[in-house]
Amino acid sequence: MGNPKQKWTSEEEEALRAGVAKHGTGKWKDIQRDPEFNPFLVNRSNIDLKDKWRNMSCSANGQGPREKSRTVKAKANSDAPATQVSTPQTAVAVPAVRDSATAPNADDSSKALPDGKNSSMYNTMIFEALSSLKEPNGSDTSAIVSYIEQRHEVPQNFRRLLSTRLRRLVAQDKLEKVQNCYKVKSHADASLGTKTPAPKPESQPRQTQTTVYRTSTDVVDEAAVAAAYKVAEAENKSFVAAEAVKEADRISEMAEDAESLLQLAKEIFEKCSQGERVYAA
DNA sequence: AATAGGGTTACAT
DNA sequence: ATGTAACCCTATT
Repeated sequence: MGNPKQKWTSEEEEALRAGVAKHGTGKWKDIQRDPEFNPFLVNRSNIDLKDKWRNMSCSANGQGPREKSRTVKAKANSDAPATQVSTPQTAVAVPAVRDSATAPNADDSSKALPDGKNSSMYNTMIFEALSSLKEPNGSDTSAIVSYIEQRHEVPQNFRRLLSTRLRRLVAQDKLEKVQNCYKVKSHADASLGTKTPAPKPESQPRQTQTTVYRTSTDVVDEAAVAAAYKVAEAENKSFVAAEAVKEADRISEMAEDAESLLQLAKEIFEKCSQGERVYAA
């Protein structure tokens, strides 16, 4: 019963780093067995190594001196930011047994996050996603992730982040999980007396299931949820609007180009009609 | 048998 | 109550 969590020591981390540098990522068993690192990693299994490496390298991946660490660009304030529908993610996490620095986190600019209030806007994003893709049966994690990825810059471990986020929202009764899908929980109260089936099929074969009964408290979330819904809708609208604006800009730019082109043509024509010779620049 | 990845629990803020 | 690290479970090869 003694597994109160064993935090990794610097020794172990170093060993892991060195091990990956020598063997490459994915050779967890080899690293663990290597007599050079084994002494430090006796208490760790190969999957422990894998997990640890995942944690260490989730935020930034050294690979190249270039690639500035891309942290979250959370601009919770202004709507319609420079929505660059770029797809920079998946920055090639290729193991590539390069002898060069395969270090996970040379990134020291940690704790940057210039965002003052970078608390949780993930919730908002989730609600936005859920209400926008109006899946009656709910949406699964992948759907939600990809929806959000299209509209916001997300950290690399976003999927992992999001899944815990979703799970928490469910625990807070703000979301409902049917199978693998999540949907906004509507407090069925305004309707009839027939008891709500009280969807609690959650018979987790898990161990120590702390009592999850919420006998009281939450009575008002309805408004909050409704608000979130509205916000989500509004955000979606503004997103669409922003797209439209961008398109308009593009068009007018093209128009400008066409205009100047026309102007040029006129000039050339005039010169030509005056007998001048015109050479293409 | 190992690995990769999703999911879950414990801990610290 | 939220982000994160350690841990667990499972599909895939």
